Formats: sequence, C-alpha cells, structure tokens
Amino acid sequence: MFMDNYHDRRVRKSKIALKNALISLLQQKNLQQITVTKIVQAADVNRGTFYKHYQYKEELLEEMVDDVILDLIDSYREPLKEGEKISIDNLNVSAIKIFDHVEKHADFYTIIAKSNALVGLQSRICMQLTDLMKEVVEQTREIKGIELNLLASYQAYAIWGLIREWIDQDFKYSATYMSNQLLTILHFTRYS
Amino acid sequence: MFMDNYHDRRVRKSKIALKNALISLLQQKNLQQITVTKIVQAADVNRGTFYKHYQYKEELLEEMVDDVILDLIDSYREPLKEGEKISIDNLNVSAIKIFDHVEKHADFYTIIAKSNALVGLQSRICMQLTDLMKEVVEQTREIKGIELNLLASYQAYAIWGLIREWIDQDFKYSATYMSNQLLTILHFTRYS
DNA sequence: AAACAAATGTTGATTAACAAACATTTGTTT
DNA sequence: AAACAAATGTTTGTTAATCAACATTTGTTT
Repeated sequence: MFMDNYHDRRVRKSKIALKNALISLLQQKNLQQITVTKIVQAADVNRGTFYKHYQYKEELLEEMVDDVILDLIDSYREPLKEGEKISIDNLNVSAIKIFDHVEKHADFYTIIAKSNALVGLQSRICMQLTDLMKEVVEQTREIKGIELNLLASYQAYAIWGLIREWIDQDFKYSATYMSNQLLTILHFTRYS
Repeated sequence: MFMDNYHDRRVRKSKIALKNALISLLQQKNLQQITVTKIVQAADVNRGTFYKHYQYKEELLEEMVDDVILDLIDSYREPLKEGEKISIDNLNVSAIKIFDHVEKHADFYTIIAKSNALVGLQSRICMQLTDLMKEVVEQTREIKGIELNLLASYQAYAIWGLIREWIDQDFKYSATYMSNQLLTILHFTRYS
C-alpha cells in the first residue's frame, strides 16, 4: 500500500536516532573505536534495524554527511529563491545564511573539524561551498578583470577559514556576529 | 514471542512523543482547544497509534501525570535507600531531591501551576508529597510533643509553597539555590 | 436549515522495528 | 595455543506503527 521507504515515519525516526547516537559517540571517541553495538544502544534501536539500512557504520556516517551537505545547499540557495536579481551582493547574502547552518549543525562541524581521520569531509564541504558560489557567479556579468571562478573559490575558502576559527573557539561568537565580521571584512577588501 | 507491551521500544517511543507533543501544545492553549489531530501532528505519529493506547486526550494527560508522580516518588525515596537510618533529617535530604525533580519536569509543573483547569492535579501532587513525608515520619520516634503527621503535612505544603513561587518566577533560581533556601528556612524554624 | 469544513473514530493491508536466539569473527587474557 | 569475552552479522516469528480510505460526528458559515 505504501512502498516509499523514505517517507515512512518509522524509517525516518530510526535513522535520526542512529545519526544522533553516532554524533554523540564521535564526541567521545573516533569512528574505529565505536562499535555498531554501541551505536544501537545509544540510539535505543534494535541491531536489526541498523543492518536493515546500513552495512557498516561508515555508511551511516556517509549518509549523515550527505544530509548536512543537502542542508548546506538549501541554506545557501534559500535567499536566492523566486528569481530575484542575482549579483555579487547575493553571494554575500547567501554566505551569511551559512553561519546559521553551521551553528545548527555545530556538533557535526566540531567533530569533522577536530578529527584527524575525517579531513576528507572537510574538503568535501569546501568543494560544495565553492560549487555553490560558482553557480551564482556564472549568472553574473564580468566585473573588471576578475576571473569569477577564482573569486568564488577564493571566497568559499575564506568563509571556511572563518568557520574553522569559529569552531576552534568553540562557537563563542554568535552567528550574527560572524555575519557582521564577514561583512566588515568584505567592506575592507572591496572589489567593485 | 514478546507480549509485554510496556517494554517494547516502539510503544515507549510513541507514548513519549505523544506526551511531549501534549506538553508543548498545553503551553499554547488549554486542553479543550487541543485536538487529537493536533497532538498526533505534533508528535509525528499516526492517528491510529494514538487510539491504540488511549481513548481520549484526557487519558493521555492522566498517564502523563502518573508518570510524573512516579518519578516524584522515586526522587523522594532515592536518598532513603538501603535501610539507612531514617530520621527527621532524612526528611529534609529527600525534600532537596524534589527540587531536582521539579526542575526536570519544569514544563509540566509550569503548565499545571498556571492552568485554572488543572488545579485538581496540583492537589494530587500535594497529597502525594504529604503521603511520602508521612511514610518517613511513621518510622521515626516522637519528638517532643509534635504530632508527626501534622509535621509531615505542614512541611509538604510548605515545600509546595516554595515550588509555587519558584514556578511563578519562571525558575529563575537554580535547584541548588532552592535547596539552600529550604535549608536556611529550616534552620530558622528548627524543631529539635 | 442546508452546506460546508474540520475533527473524530474505525478499518484493513502492509511492513519496519522488535526481541531473542544463533553461528561467526575478532581480539584479548590466561 | 587454548580459553575467553566482545562484537559482528544473520535469522525467525511477532506485532506496533504506518498509510490511506472511509463513515460519522461536530461546529461553523451561508
């Protein structure tokens, strides 16, 4: 009668429980030290439920990353909705939304930032950020002698730098403050 | 294979979701204004699941109250475990644990304290508190001319007074501070 | 009072999650 | 190297939770 697993509440809830459990465990130890048994215990879910959806714990982590990246994309694109005029300014407006996104997933970002084993995920985030910025930049007319792809990459990694520092300081600043910092920095290094 | 509903994770989780949803809704409107539909929506649970366990929303609320009262009893009895010497001092040690309990269920207590329709539940809490104190008092030898049942009731309602004020001030004090307040008050009105 | 929408309660088919038992693998201790 | 515990996958029967459709009741608007 209903064969669409992803919209089944039970599936959704089980997966969320497993992901929350993994996040929580990753705050204490690294992935190899974590067992499937520990995950299902923390998630309060039967072992069989885990193996119904995933083969290894790595697969769970991967889906977790996918989720966050999808939310990153959502957060970034949200201010660009409804065919508004796209410009370099939009690029900055969107960048600001990213701080909200990072704060929302603070636990996740802290884990991947502070883990040596998970550096691969950092670069994946960076690449995604760059891609998003390039997307905006493609729809913009040239500005005096700047290679826009370079600009996109430049700014993506710059923002990642802000985020890294934010994380390393244990989120002691608010997302709004971080946005203001970005705007202030942009004001100094103006390219228009 | 397993026929014990109460230890089934699915049951436990569904009920918790429904209770949390009800608490959350009661913060906005009173019970009559809340529909079963709203509850199951907020709980992210199918309507059928609700009707599997409860007939009306009132039944859900009742079970919620039962849960809290059971936890109140647990909290109170915990320091009295393992046949420790029971005395009037224990009565105070236990009273302190109650503040932790109330803080843990802050949302619940706020709702029943601030609702006119739910005054019946307040007196139920008070009675339970009195019963618990009487229980301790029964195992204690007399102290100079004090009717111990009166003492139990006196103190139970006194503590409820503290809790009421605590709630009315939106929990602006910590549980520890409340404990200290209680101890200080007891120090002034010493009966030994 | 008729039409309407919203909430209620019920039903049936489907399946994800469950407990519990199992054999297997891994890794440590004796 | 044998004994041991712990973690890993797998399996089976059972059922709570799910979706979706339905008839009914309630309450509001026209």
